[in-house]
Amino acid sequence: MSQDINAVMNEYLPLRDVVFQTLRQAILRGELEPGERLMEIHLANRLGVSRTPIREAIRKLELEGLVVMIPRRGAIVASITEKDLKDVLEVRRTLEIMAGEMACERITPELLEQLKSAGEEFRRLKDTNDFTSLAEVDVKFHDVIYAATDNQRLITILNNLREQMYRYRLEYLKDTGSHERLNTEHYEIYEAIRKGDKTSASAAIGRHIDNQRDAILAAIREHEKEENNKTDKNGKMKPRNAE
Amino acid sequence: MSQDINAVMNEYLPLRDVVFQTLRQAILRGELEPGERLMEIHLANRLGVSRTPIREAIRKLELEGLVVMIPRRGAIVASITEKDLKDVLEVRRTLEIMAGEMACERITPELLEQLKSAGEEFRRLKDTNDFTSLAEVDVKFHDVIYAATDNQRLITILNNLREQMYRYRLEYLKDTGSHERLNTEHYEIYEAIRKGDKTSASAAIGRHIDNQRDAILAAIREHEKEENNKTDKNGKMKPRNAE
DNA sequence: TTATACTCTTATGTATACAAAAAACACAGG
DNA sequence: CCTGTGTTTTTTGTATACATAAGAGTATAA
Repeated sequence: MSQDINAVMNEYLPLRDVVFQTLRQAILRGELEPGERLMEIHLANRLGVSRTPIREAIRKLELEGLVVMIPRRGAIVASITEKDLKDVLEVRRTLEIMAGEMACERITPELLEQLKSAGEEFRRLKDTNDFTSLAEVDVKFHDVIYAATDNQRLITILNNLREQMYRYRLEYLKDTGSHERLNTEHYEIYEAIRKGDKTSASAAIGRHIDNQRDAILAAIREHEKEENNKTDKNGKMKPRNAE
Repeated sequence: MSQDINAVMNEYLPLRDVVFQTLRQAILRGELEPGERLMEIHLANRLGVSRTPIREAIRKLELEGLVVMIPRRGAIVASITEKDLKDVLEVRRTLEIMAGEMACERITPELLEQLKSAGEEFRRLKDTNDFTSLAEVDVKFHDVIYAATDNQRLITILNNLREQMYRYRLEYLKDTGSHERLNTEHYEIYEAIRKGDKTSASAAIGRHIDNQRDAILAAIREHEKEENNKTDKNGKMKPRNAE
């Protein structure tokens, strides 16, 4: 019942956190594009708050690497280079495998059931055009594995690494040709974890991430090709400002 | 020469960053103890700035997990439970091994030389009582391995994980009995990386971290025993406030 | 036309002000 | 002595003010 009190109290969220989550989502979804300036007054007017919570939110985005600060010029949305993405995926591959192996040992029957459901849900959705739901259920599938590790630090890091690629997630899921393969990989991963077979789990997850990497790198290259069309004859980017 | 201009320009550091680094060091070194409140006005007076940079620094510490926010109560230095430390060390073990294996493939001659130097420096210091220098050179040794990975994301994460244990670093290095073993382990790691022998590197680093884990967990238990002596008869902690 | 100096505007960095929540305190009543 | 209640104090959360740096624009001179 002290839980109930807590639940009531937790309804309060500081404005800075609302702003943080709002900006964060906007960046990860690509609504704010790399290179775009985050101007405090504009954001403050847009969100109906003062500069203070905006600035505090930007400090968090800064630490997370989603924006970079230019001294006395403010924050701009961080660009992700192909090298950055490769680095992220390299680390993520290792940690996803680690999570899978830990899940083999530690997963509970409930979580195993959820893993199965997520896999089946993906299979049902894979031939539709509902890419958003498909992405969500894919996230769910991996979330279950993370949860099974019972290691909060690992979960936090993996979530962060995964979010670095949200901008490209929908892009590469639109390549419907890969859905069948994703589905197969999910099944392999599920089976390996169910049996507690760390070797198979490790191999299946490794393949899964490798495929994802290739798809994402293809998507980012496509994206960059488009971007280049927006550059002027001197090869300089057109300035893009926040509204 | 545009470098020179940059060097001059980089002399400027926003107050918020100075405050951030100051508070961060104070927490990691244990000068601010877990549970201690960070009161904005006091800190502002102490550091001779206004609340604004203090608050922005706290936002970063919050995201880093070094402080936890209590709504409308402010920030307190985060406590690390034994479970937290185990989680951190579990992830760190995996990533340190990953870094070591990558170093086997990618290390440059210069970095290999630095690795050797760091190892020798450690050997020279291991029988002195200069624990601070010993800790520094131990950090240096691992930094070289990180640098050899050529993966900035991995480096950032590893640094962060390592820093989570700075509070206990000096504690466990005071256990002089372990110095000889640490020295041996460094040598094994160096040799494995020099030969490009991923299997040996992986094994040596794994042992290294395992030993470190045991030492740190022993230190934290010792620490907690002391802490319990500070609790009153009701088992409640004595409040500790920032000056 | 191009370069340069000067102004003017805009946005950041820091300090301060103000409202409201929480804690500390004091006091009356059992 | 304890307990509950009203009051004061402290501290946070948010808004605003002010100084200054960076950039944009403008006019002038070569």
